[in-house]
Amino acid sequence: MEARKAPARKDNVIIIHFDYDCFYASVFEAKNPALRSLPFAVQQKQIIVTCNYEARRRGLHKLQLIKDARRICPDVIIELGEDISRFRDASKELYGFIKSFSWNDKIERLGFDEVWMDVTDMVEWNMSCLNRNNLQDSFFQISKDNPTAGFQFDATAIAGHPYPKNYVHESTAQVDDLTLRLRLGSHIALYLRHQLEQHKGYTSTVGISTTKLVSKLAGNLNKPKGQTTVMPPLSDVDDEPSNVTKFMDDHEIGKVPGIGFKLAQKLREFALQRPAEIDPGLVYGGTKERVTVADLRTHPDVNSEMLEKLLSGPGSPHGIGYKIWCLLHGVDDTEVSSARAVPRQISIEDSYIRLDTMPELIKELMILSKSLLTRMRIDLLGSDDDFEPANEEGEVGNGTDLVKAVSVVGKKWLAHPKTLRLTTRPRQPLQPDGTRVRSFKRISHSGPLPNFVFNLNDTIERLADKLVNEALISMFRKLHPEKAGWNLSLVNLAVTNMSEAAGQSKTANGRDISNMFRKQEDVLKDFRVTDKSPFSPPKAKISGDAQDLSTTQRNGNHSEAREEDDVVPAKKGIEEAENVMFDADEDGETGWDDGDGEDDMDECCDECGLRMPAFAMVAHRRFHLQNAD
DNA sequence: CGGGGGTCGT
DNA sequence: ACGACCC
Repeated sequence: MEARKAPARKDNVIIIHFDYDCFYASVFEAKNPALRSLPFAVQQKQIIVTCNYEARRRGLHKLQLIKDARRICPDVIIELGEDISRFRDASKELYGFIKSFSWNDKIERLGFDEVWMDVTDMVEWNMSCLNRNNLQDSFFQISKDNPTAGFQFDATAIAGHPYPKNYVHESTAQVDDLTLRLRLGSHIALYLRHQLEQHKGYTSTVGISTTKLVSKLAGNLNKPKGQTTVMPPLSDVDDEPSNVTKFMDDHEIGKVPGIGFKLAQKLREFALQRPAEIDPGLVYGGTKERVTVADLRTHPDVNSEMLEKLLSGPGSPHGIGYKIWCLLHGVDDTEVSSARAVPRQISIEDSYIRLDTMPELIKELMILSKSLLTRMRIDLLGSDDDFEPANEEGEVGNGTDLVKAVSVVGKKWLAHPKTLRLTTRPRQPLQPDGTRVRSFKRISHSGPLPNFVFNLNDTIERLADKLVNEALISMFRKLHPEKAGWNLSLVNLAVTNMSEAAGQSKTANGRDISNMFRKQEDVLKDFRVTDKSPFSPPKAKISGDAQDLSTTQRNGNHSEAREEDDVVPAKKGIEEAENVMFDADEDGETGWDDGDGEDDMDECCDECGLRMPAFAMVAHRRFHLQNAD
């Protein structure tokens, strides 16, 4: 009985999860906005890896075969996306942009298109500045030391969508702090989404919650260009399931982050009392059996210890049962990790239809080596006095031998990888009956990374040649001792085991404080509030629908987003969702202004002498009062 | 043959 | 070195 109790929640942090909408397609669209209104898809090998929402409206979807896509939508415009350097660059740029708003540098990337940001400190600061008697006329400070930077918002309401959909916000008077902190989280999320779209041209879908787990899943409720906040109660009370429990309950077990294919199959098998049907990998939305979180969470035999027995085996982590039990309840204590200055690993790979001779292999190893060495110079080289990695262009077309130069002057290595790894995926030999067993197993061999790769005076071409001949060929022979008979479907080259350069900490945190401030100032100076008009409270759109109450930030003109926002979802099963973001006020007033005008500093603080607009002074005075001791 | 990446744990 | 997980 004890073991069946829901694990305790902490809920003391506020986390925003960003997911850029159809990211690869958006990277092309950012460069060429005309694509936005056309059906557009990105191709890798024989499949569409992602497509924009116009293409989806016409029946296309991710991971679709090119020939199917062309049959369904002959008009579709397709670009090749096998060279992922542009996506990597865009991902880093957006990550850096979001990071420039963070106070604590707790900001973590997952893949290229997802980012978690822990905004606990910004939210706490602004909580202390609220006037509880007039929550509607609130001001959110986005900079600790500049009280004028920020935006006005209505702290009696949520920005975007709440979960549950029918959530009704509490009366102004006795709202609890957790609810208030989540509201503030929703408003800073909306603001950051707006900045991303205005300044970088990317729309995003966002979830706001107290854990990485729930914030990530919450975003899925309002896609694309939407945001969802999971509202209290977050903890179960007696037998009354919390909103988090209800939210998690609806998920298919394999959709829970942390429960992958293997664990999901084991859990399904237990719930169904028979082996779970095998998923025919390529079929989209296949007939996979639906076992939900609720099925397991409410199952009388399921508890932490039982899950440990069910799921543990050779190679499984300790405490897997407890961890899964927590996930079923939406409990996840993992922190948003601090920004790292350098990655833990850099790898480059390509796949092949056929690669079975030494000359061909050497040619491919040369191409991969040049790519890898170029990536090392891009990602691991920093200016002597600079905070960020150099990050200059330096492209290696995977299929060509062209290598543009990475500027190397005045740069030094931020980290020295110590290990070189060569991975291959052997293709299974033909069976007697002429068929082939598909295998995705990889084998790898590691060795010390020769020091000459750090020599900046040598060309990439020459270093790659030395790397292939002095290290990789002998490593390959250890992987494949046979003279012939091998055939590779994939080759991957990696450097790992980064050891920090002297005097550098591994995280960006605190590496160069003065530089950090400079960076934040650079970003903020573009966004200062310059609204000269006396503050007037924003008006929520009038409607019987509770969701409409959520649009409570006053936004500037935003014609592009507006056009798209006005599109009401088609009845078909397209994933377009209603979007409540960025409704312009009917009177056209702007809540913030990204313009270049001088700030209108019409008041001066008696305490500290800072000048700022009158509306910001209200919160600022309260700040001094709070910190009076 | 479903791309080209990443992280962590044993 | 490899397998699990994530996109």
